[in-house]
Amino acid sequence: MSTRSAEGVAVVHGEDELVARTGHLIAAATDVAFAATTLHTWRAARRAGEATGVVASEPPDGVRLRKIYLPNAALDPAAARDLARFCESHGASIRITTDDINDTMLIDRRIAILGGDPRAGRRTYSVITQPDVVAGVAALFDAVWRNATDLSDFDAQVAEIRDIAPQVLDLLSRGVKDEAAARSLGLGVRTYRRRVAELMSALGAESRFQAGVRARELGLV
Amino acid sequence: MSTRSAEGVAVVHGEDELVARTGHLIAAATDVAFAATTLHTWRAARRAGEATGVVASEPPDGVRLRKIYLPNAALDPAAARDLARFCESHGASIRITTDDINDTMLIDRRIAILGGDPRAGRRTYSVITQPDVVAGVAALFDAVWRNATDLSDFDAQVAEIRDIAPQVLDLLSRGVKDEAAARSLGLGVRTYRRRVAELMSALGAESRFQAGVRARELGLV
DNA sequence: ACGCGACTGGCAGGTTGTTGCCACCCCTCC
DNA sequence: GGAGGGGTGGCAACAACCTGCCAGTCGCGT
Repeated sequence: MSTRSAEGVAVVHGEDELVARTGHLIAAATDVAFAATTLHTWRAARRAGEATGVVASEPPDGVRLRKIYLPNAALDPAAARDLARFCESHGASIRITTDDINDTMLIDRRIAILGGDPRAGRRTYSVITQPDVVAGVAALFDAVWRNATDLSDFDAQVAEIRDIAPQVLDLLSRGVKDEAAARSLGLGVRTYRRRVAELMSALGAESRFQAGVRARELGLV
Repeated sequence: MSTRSAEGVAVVHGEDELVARTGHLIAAATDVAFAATTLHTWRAARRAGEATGVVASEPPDGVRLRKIYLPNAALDPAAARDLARFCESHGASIRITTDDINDTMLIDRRIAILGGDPRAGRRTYSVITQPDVVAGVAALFDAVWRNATDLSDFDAQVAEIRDIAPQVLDLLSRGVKDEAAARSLGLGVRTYRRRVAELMSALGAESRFQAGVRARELGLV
């Protein structure tokens, strides 16, 4: 057994151990909140839980479920559709943030689980039960939640951008002039400029500088 | 004792324990590399080491010392000067990256230390000795290192930007037209446009869209 | 066939942005 | 005092961008 509890913080190694320690808590929870840096972040843990039967494959009704993702998690149309479907079928709330977040899970606001570096072999998770620390993590989560964009709003915004050739974004971010950019796409300038105007509108930008900032912020370039 | 070694990964809690476990290794190391998300990241650990006398307050001569920081660590002029001084007095190499990094320390490429979430109370550190994992972390570090900008180059670039009123960046990122922006700064349009042109040059941008991307990338807006 | 809607691309008028020129002002130094 | 350097701001020429207009093309439906 490679976990050790000290001062309200337990560190576990890998998803199996995480489930062994927290699976029953998650299964019985009425309020679960996740912040995930990628779509896959908590997938391994969920699979481990389902395999053992500790965690149901479908969350029970009546559980308040919130998830925060980074923009790049929802930029792919298929992923965005999956997320939207999950919202509908489970009454979950999903928001997208451009703030910096770490992989975090909050269970009933009494237990916080923080994911370690996913690149360092088997992942460590810190399971925090110390009330002050949990409260601090929860407060941070709430702050990010409040500032985040609802998935449907984000998706409406990005759906428009997605339909406009990503090549336009690439050319713009390289500082290519409109005429040269149009030529390189085999378009007329008028059409290229139409695309740029649509993109600006979708980004809610009044100027090209502002559009550049927004595009980078959203992880589009 | 709250550490436990398993499969070449040991997790320690707090800087005192980190020093107890690794201080002597760091003191004897000939090649130390850090990646730090903030200027303070490894400060607590160094202080703990100095307090116990395990780690010298000045790194011994002949140690290869490399540090990678995020742009926001070097945007403050005073901080940048401190970093430059450290380079000179210790023969250290410092680079700035816009890539995503985690707090990482590499000791003689045999031991990797990864910092956990700094917001979760006492910080956990994963001390990795398992060779494959260390090699993986080292490879990631090297990739980021190669792609990073030398501190002096970065500083030269940003020094220029720093001297140009940050208000210009703010106005640009809000999409304000030149004439209105100039008026709001109490400048003539010609002068405002000089500032913008200088900024564009400092950012190495050919267009305003590109400049917006770059500015965001550097954490300037 | 015809009508309609959607889209393209050239053209042109207007706006915004880029930059050189030059008069003017201020400060420092001899 | 004059010379020189640095900076500002108005003006203007030019380039780049924004967008309406309209002719033409294509696809679809009746």
